Amino acid sequence: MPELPEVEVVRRGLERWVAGRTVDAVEVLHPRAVRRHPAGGADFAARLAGRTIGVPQRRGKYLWLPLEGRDLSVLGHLGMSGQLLVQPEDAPDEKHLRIRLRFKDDAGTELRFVDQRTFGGLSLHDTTADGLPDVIAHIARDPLDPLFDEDAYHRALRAKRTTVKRALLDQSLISGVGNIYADEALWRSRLHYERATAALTRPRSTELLGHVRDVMNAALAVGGTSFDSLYVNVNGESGYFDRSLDAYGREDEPCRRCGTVIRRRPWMNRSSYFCPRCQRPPRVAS
DNA sequence: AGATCGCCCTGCTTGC
DNA sequence: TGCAAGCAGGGCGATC
Repeated sequence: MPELPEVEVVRRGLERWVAGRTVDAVEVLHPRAVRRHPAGGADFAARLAGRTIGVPQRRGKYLWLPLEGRDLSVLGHLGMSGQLLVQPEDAPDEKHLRIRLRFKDDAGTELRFVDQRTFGGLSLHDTTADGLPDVIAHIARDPLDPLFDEDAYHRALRAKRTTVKRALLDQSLISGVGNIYADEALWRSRLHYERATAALTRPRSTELLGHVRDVMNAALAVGGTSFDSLYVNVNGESGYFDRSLDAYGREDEPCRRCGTVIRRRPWMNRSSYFCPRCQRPPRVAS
């Protein structure tokens, strides 16, 4: 599942292989892949053709390709299973190929959006004064953004009447954190996912944020080394970091800190993995 | 009006 | 064996 580190790896790959190239023709092979583009696939293709791509940007799990003139951007979200691949033009189509961008140069490669489950997609949006596509103005800065406002984040946590994992996944508070890195950061912080944010002391929430950054940087250090090939890949190559996970996906395996068996609990239509000894639940269940 | 919940989608795994 | 249910889950819109 692509979260911030995986999306950043894709962004770097796009910067290496796609920035500066001019779009020739665009093929939309599945309407759902452009469902966030209200005018539809034909409009998407027509407006993108002939435009030159600038330096790819990212905020949280969103990435976008600014187009020359800075007025318009191709916004992308990988969803659960999305991939952006730079492929030789003569490579056979992937089974779940949704969108193809051909370029005017003679590099011999094209950009493909491949997505089995179609939770992700591409769309065109006006770029606001701060360089952000207008439709993601509500997405908070992410923890690796130098301009992330740490004081404001801590204040927001204290003010909210919610629990800590919900707050981690709330993209309007902090972006880029998904279920995997939330569970990992909570495990590192010895915090149970149902703990109330209002009860977090400043040192505790500072520690939590530090662990969020640490686990993301660790994933980036592993995944970030593989983009220097032709393939701009996403979760397919993140198996390296899977071995480094301490909580997520480790149900019935021993906690690497204390040996207690890691548990999985249904949570918000997904799962939470935690060590019942290191991460004690709050006394009053919420 | 902020918090919560259901739905979207497909392929692999699990269980009867 | 074969089929169905479960599971993966981010984001958004409907609802309370």
